[in-house]
Amino acid sequence: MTTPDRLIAWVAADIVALTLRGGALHVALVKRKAAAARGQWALPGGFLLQGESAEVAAARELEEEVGLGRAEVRLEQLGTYSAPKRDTEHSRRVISVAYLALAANLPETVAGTDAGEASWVPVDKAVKRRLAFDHPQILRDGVERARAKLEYSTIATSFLDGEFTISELRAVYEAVWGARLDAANFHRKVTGTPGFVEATGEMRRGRGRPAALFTAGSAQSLNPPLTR
Amino acid sequence: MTTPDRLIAWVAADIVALTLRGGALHVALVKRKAAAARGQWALPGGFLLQGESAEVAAARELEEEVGLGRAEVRLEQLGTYSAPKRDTEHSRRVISVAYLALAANLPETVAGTDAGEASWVPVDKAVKRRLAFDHPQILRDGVERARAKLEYSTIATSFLDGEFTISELRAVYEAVWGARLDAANFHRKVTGTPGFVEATGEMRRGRGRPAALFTAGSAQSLNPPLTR
DNA sequence: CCAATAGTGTCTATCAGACACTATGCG
DNA sequence: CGCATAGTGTCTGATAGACACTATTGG
Repeated sequence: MTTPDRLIAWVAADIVALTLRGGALHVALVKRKAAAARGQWALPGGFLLQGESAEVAAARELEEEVGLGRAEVRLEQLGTYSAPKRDTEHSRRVISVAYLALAANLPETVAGTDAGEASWVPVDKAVKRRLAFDHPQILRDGVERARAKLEYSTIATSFLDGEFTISELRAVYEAVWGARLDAANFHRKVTGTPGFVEATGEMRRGRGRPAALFTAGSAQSLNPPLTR
Repeated sequence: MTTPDRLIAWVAADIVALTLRGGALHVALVKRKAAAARGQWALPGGFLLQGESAEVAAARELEEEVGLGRAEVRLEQLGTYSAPKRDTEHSRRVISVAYLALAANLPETVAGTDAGEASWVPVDKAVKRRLAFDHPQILRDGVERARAKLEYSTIATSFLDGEFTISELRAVYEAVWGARLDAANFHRKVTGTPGFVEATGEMRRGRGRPAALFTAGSAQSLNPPLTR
């Protein structure tokens, strides 16, 4: 006794995957190979399969289209986009569960199976580019979420791989926020917050005085927060 | 050329509707009348219809099942629950887009059309009650979101109708957080934050010194935040 | 007057931000 | 040495929290 006007939908998982490259925030975009919106740039993503949750589907698509494995990335649900006209390219309504993925700058993008082409695009260029469906909105929401979360969580360390210096962590904040931070106060704040970073005892040498190396600590939230 | 193993799903909108009654945080629960999980207590909600977005469906269900109109409530997306086994009562997979709804203590619950029975239940009792599907999880997430948002947003005013005193606003914080706040410091903080509340010039008389009345201001976020 | 509630004054410990200064490497 | 980068010291203004105190009503 199914109500006849109940919606039957396909469910997609789309990902705003962010990383830092050369001091600038980049987002992964793919050139669509599927029939719908073919040839347009879009966020990586795809349909949930039988037996998959949205998060599992997001992780699978990220691996297939961008070459990012589950361990290399922090996935967090961003929101669900369900406007009736958000996708007019398919024969059925499609609702999309969007995820935010933060990755360290390890991998080059991979020309995956589903997507014709994948590449990291600077965020300020990507927001001006024409993207398929409602992906411009999802991208803006994802970047804004990342900016907000840097304030009161330790996710900034997700942009860094293994050991890092306080300067590198500060560069993450400066790139995501688009603002300069005072190096001295940032150093004190970060090292003075228990669980944010853990000193390894190692040093990294370069130009200038060697910098102490740290790894991500166990704390998840920042109290008090860092201010933009 | 549809991929055969692509998921086809029903989409539900479920609502964690919170209000304050007698100084305690309450959530709206309904006794299910539909075949699936019939007779169990659950969050209000229901399936998206053709042409509806999740938010529109949430607003409709809230009106039908709880008697809360769109203007009386603040709706905010909470998250989407898509685990394959979250709902084993239906013949198709169901994913649920959950919403948080904050309402002033105006209406009694309405025994609506879909739900057999609806009532406001104290949150601390509701979290211990057996609820259908994964609604215990959704309820916990909703309450935690409300608690967190009081800190850095002005949504506390959504629990109050029209004009209110600073004491009433403080009572909202104390009920949601389950903690006492210093009346003097709270007063200064709230009235000193531009856009949080606007004085009306009116007074409310009761036992003790009359209290100035305020309405909700235009500010959305609190900077700096109130701390729990 | 007393009880009750609203609202202000004031002190202190803490902290963010500014910025001068010291430390330690490289070429 | 001189430059670059890392990291510390120190001052100041703002603020959260504690709590004493004043203000204004009803009974």
